[in-house]
Amino acid sequence: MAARLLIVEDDPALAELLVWHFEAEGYDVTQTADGEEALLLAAEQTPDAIILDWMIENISGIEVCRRLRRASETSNVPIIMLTARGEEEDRIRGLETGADDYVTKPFSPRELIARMAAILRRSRPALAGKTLKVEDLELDPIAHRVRRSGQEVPLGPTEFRLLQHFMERPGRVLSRGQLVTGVWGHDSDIEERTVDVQVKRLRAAINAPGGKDLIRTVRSAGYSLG
Amino acid sequence: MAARLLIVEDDPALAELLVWHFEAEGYDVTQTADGEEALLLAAEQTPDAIILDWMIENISGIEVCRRLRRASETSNVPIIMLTARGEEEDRIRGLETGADDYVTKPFSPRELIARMAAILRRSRPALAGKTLKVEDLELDPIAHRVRRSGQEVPLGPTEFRLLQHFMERPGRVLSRGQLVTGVWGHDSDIEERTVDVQVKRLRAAINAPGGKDLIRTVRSAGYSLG
DNA sequence: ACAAAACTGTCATTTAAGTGTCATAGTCGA
DNA sequence: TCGACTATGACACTTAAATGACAGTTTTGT
Repeated sequence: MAARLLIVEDDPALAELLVWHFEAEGYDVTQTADGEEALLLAAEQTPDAIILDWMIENISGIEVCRRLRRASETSNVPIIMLTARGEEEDRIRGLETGADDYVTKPFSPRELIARMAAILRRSRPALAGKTLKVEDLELDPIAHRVRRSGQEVPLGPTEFRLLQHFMERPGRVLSRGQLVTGVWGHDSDIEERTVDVQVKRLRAAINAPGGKDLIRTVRSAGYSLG
Repeated sequence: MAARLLIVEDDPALAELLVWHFEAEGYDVTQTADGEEALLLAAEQTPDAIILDWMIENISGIEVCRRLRRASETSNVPIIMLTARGEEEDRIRGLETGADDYVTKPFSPRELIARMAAILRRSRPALAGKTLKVEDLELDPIAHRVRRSGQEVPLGPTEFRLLQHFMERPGRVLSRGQLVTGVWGHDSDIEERTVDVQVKRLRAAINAPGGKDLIRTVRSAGYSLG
């Protein structure tokens, strides 16, 4: 499962360079030069990270950043800002607007790639192959295995994706709608009640009968893990 | 609940500067000059983030970083590396070793603080100032949890919304009419007396029996919190 | 390619939790 | 003290979630 990346850059040469490098790293890359289009694409695909040039057509990068943060679908997507300016004031403004990192031109693709890896490691550890842990539950995304207090737990594909989704956001309450789009995909026309059923199956799988339930039901809001 | 920070820095002047700044920002700071000690402190306190100088006594910063990542207690704690060298090669090595971010000396405290905020926003949303607090009452809208002096309080959906409404406007007197439209919605045709009942239920939930009542009744005006 | 096994989504039903209203008792302030 | 306002307990009613069954799909092993 490759990480999806949205690159918003209007210099064609630089854009091509970035696309080339990130595709070579195994990312699934989408690119646009236009700010408005970037917002649409981001809302539609919810990429795993966004690279955003400060100065782009139509809207300023910082405005795009602000709007990405405001939209609920994209409010948690990490953003790396790209800029020609090196002034500290701008760097701080970028970070305060909600960018996660900031790279100053000229930069080497290797550095940008390293920063991207660092950011993804933090926001989507599973994509970086890191084992996710919540209390005595462990999920190894590479081996595709789950253990509860050391004991292996067999899960079906949907259960696994659902659990991974929860474990990437421990403690957070996720609504049925969020779970449907996050686990089944944006375009899925799944009944929301189906989430209940999968949660029940996941519970049955990961909880020892009579033991502590790691999934919390939050009435009229959704579910959360841990 | 302030975020706990471990600063590993052996230049006394710089260390003092950092401690001062981060404490002023409200962080709970521990500092050490020694790499081995840093590992012990980290394992013992599991801070919410670590600032780590590249060149420190005993072990190199990069080795400390590697070991922090290997230990299960600290493998998920975000690390910001601090370095005098500006060479790209080192920056990349730092990031690849598992640092989450990288700041080159000389840097301004403001920038470091902004980066720290960006990192915490992602790893610990609750610590990035998103939780609402009034006296010893805390409400975390993301996790959908409420605690009174550290002790979790179970609330029903309406009670939760009502409390959130109060906590977003601490100290302010809200009329029953305002509460109805704010909590139940503009188009709701709820009896105003119903507010009394929900306030009673909320009180019963958040106040220890016999303890201090955080909700004040303002006769012929409404209610206020705190 | 085929059959068995595993997995999914949906629905009807059961169970649980939460909510609004009202009648009544209690409280506060002029 | 009186009258207006608020607190409280009971209760019927809604709403939400858990569950069990089942038919249709997909996957797997042979």
